[in-house]
Amino acid sequence: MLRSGSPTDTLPDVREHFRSAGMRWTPQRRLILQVLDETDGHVTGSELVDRCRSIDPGTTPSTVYRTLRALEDVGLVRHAHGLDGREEFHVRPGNEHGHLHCGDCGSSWEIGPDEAAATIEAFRRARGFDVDLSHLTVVGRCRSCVAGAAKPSGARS
Amino acid sequence: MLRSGSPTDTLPDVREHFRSAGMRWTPQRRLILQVLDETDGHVTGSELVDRCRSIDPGTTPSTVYRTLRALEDVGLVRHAHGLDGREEFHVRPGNEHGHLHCGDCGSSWEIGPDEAAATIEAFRRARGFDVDLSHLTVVGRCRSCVAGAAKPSGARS
DNA sequence: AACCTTATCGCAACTCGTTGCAGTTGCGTC
DNA sequence: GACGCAACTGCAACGAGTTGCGATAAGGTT
Repeated sequence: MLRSGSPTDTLPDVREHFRSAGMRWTPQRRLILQVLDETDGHVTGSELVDRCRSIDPGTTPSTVYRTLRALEDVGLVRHAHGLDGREEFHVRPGNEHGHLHCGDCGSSWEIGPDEAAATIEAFRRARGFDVDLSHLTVVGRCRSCVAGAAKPSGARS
Repeated sequence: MLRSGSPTDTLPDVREHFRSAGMRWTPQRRLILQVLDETDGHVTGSELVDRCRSIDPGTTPSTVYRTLRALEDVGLVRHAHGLDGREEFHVRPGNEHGHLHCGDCGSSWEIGPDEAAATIEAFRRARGFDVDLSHLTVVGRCRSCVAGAAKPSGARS
């Protein structure tokens, strides 16, 4: 979600955001922004391409991917990596969080700032390293899979 | 490195390992194992394909990737994800470690068990979640990039 | 040594993304 | 309102990785 109000409220703002960054406001970008705005949670590049195509069949993958890059540079979008390492995009003004994936059952959870505190702090102290929480993906086995000993089923990490 | 002694020492062991898992010992796998054995650190799938091809030009990508899967199932190989999310394979009996990547300058470091302790412990306690250290990739900004304020150059995360 | 089961191989086709390049067009300026 | 620069688009070709399928060949049996 880009909005804090309604799409028609915020889009002009975004446009300004773009212009002041020396970027241009094009129909294609407008469409992509609109689709992102209607999206909850995360989207993969290809999902975004599909959704855009369902509105404008002329949508090109290269344009979508390049736009995502641009949006990320401007700070309107961020990406993390799913279980398979594929990029998953989410729109900024959502609360910053990381992801916890169970490599066995495939479930996933959000990691809030609170929960990540220990991790962030550890790296900051030891190395002066500033961990990017929204980019953090932790993989392992969840409680129930650990309990269930054998691997329940075939989710790939 | 698969070896603890020389390749010719350990390969027969691996073969047994395979057979007892109902897997077959083929020339292609033998080649892949050999190349892995001669490799230090990490390899990407495509790098492995290239190296195998330089020995046997007939090497097929699908075979290599499928073999990597098989090796991972058996536990002889593990993978983590690089800055771009691409899989990077490393051979097991190396010390288990995660990876720390600076999204700005692109440098990366290993995260030892000691350094990861706080993180692992936090998730274990809070969720009974068993973090897979060798699969852990932490991204952010390193000390010098944080100090240097502006983004030095264009490494992509 | 011939035989049989089935794991593995190689191919071809496909998905997800990226990139170089030439043509287009947003948009600030005159 | 026309002009011009450079950002952006779309195409086409490519790189990485996956998958379905028929053909091949390990390796245990007889």
